[in-house]
Amino acid sequence: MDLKPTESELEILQVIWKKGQCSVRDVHEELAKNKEAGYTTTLKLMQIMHEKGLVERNTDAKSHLYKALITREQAQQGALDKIISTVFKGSTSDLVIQALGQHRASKDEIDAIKDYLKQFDK
Amino acid sequence: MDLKPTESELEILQVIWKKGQCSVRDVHEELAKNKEAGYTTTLKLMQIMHEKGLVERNTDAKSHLYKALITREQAQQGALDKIISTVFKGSTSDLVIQALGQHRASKDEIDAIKDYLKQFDK
DNA sequence: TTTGATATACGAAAACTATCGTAGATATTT
DNA sequence: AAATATCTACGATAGTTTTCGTATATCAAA
Repeated sequence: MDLKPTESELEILQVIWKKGQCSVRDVHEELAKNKEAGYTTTLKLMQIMHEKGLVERNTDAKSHLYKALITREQAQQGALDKIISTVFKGSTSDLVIQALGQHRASKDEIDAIKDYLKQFDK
Repeated sequence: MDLKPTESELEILQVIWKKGQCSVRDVHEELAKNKEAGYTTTLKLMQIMHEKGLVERNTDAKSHLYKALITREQAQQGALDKIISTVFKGSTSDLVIQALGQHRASKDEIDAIKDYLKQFDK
């Protein structure tokens, strides 16, 4: 399995991850909120995603229902691996520091990260 | 300016960032260490990057010298912004925790991050 | 049952990216 | 100066991704 969704495929996966199970129309209407695109474009993309094994679908009803076969965590990991090697010289800490520096994490987020780091103390 | 390098463009930028200023041959030889590709392919890509404004070049000598017009930090930020919005639901801390969890940061890296976080204590 | 709305299937065009070959200019070596 | 090496320019091709139009099936309402 390829496991490397394209940009548009990720937009679609976003919606499926959020809603759990979606018809093409569900996805299309969600995307239409932010973007201009034809219905058949979304349909075609989802059909291709099915061919690639990124999603499965139930074709019992007229309107097919799609589920993700790749988890958000898998996609996150893939995206991280890629940018760490292409722009962060392989350094995870560079990525973390850059992320924290620019994105103005909230106090709660900082605390969550501190808690997480405690597990490395022994 | 578009400011969103493609995959191949990033590979080239890596080399330029590292060396500071490069001829096409410099870049090509560096890339050839890890990858099979023709010289004119690299040349063409760098010409396109120049058209796009990703690099500037000095054409005084026969062999042109290229410099990056986008910093590594800008590229890092762009890459982070993209994946935070497409796969991390906008949550920086999710990204940080996922990055630390899987990428087995070294003790030094962990310490660097802890130091960094101290600045948020007041 | 006819009409209209909504589905899927699918081919093909459009857009973007990457790869390469060839031509011609410029420098270097013999 | 002639031969050789190296450079840029650039068109053409190939590959991938995205977009869309049209044909056809299915369902619901008039």
